[in-house]
Amino acid sequence: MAHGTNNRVLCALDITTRDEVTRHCEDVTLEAGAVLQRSGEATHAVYFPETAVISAIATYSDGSGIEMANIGREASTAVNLMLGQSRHFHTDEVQIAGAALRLSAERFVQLKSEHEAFERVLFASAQSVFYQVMISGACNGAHSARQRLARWLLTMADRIDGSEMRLTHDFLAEMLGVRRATVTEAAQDLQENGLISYRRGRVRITDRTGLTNASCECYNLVRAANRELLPEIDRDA
Amino acid sequence: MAHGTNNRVLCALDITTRDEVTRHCEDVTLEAGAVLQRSGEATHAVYFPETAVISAIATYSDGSGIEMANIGREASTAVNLMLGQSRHFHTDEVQIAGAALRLSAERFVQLKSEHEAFERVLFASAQSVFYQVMISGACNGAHSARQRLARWLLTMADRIDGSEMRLTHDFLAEMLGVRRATVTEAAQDLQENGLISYRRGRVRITDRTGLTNASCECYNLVRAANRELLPEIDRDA
DNA sequence: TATTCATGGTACGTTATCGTACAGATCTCG
DNA sequence: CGAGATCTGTACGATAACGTACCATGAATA
Repeated sequence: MAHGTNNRVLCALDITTRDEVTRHCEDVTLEAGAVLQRSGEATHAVYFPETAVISAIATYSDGSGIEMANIGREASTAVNLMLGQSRHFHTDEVQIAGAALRLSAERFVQLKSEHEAFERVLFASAQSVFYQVMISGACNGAHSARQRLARWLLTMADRIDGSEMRLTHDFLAEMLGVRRATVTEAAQDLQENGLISYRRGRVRITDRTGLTNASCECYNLVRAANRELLPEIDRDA
Repeated sequence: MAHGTNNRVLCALDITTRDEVTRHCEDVTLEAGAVLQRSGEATHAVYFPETAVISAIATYSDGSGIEMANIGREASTAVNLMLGQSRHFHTDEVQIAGAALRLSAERFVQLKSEHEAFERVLFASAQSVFYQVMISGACNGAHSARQRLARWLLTMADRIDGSEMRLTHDFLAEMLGVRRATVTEAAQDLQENGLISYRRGRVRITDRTGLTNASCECYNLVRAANRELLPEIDRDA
């Protein structure tokens, strides 16, 4: 939360650069479900989520899509721009409403070329997202709905201050790409084992260690890579 | 094949830059199964496959892994280096033996900073691989073994000159992350419909259009993105 | 030519997840 | 407080893929 932002990418910057960058950012509130960037469109802006969460979605031509990365305060949406591409190849959609900082693509490119420290941190953030996409893809094919649910809840909890999350089974089913009933069954199982507790639209993690064991390794791998790539002085835990 | 290389990334360069780059490359023959880069290791070199095919593998801590990208003559292994990371976060393993050009990481970074055209093309190649990883991950979760087999065969055929590929069901099962028997069943189905024909270790595509219809959209999406990102003058088809 | 082994065909029961549907529970808002 | 909407629990059969195992066959080689 230091120096006006909660975004971990910006927090990884020295104070001078951070101030210079945030000076050009706009505070925005993102509504759940809003599409920030459509696949194929020119990239308008880069988002640094603070409390919002954005999905990077692989999009098919019939408009359907599958979430491949989940971008919260530990990352940013700048992947294609960091690869020198001015167009999006995927869709960015707001998954959890909340605050974010927005930087126009133009300004972004300019700041990146002016501040080597900014560029370095952005590359690290992009690598972190790349790794997440890679692991999530493998996870999709290899792990059970139960494991993936556990993983998803842990990841999300890292971005929330309280321990309770407002999530319906329906929403989780959408995120995991499974049936709603499958989520209900997996969630029941986790609850019976005392790892989570939930009621109508709210989920609380009651045994973090147990839930980590119930999840696949993917949670820890992605988290560890992110922390290594974007170290921070004042990071909790 | 122009100017001494068959690699599409290098072919996308103007002749002057291409000559300058290939001058520093070493011709190597890659053996099937060889591990070029292990996850966590410093990146030693970048490979530009000519006839070889390299898998980018998401690696778990028990040593197991899942193929997430498939790098042939249309791409290169430089993703992490393009993101400013000197360490690999995944494993690169030779999937199909063959020729490739190798450039040491050191030399690579140097050439990249000296030749803006080289850098631009490498970014495009990295974006192409990123997109492939993203789509493959979605594909993993969403599409049937039959569709994914069709996709895999089409992708591979694009890198081969003849129409016959030397592949066993066992190998394909490994690539797709399914049972060998599942491949046999899917392959039989494709053969019965006249889309492929195979015998003991050899597969031939007999109806490319039909096979494309039997595959998921992922094949075309990845191919189209690659072609857009790395346009070429003397590209066939 | 005879032998060996890699490869592919097939079969069995098992499992996870699917699609769909409906009823009961709980929240919200008028 | 009551009505309506939104969630969750549960059920059914269907399906795709699983693990495993065994046999047949084609190809290489001794």
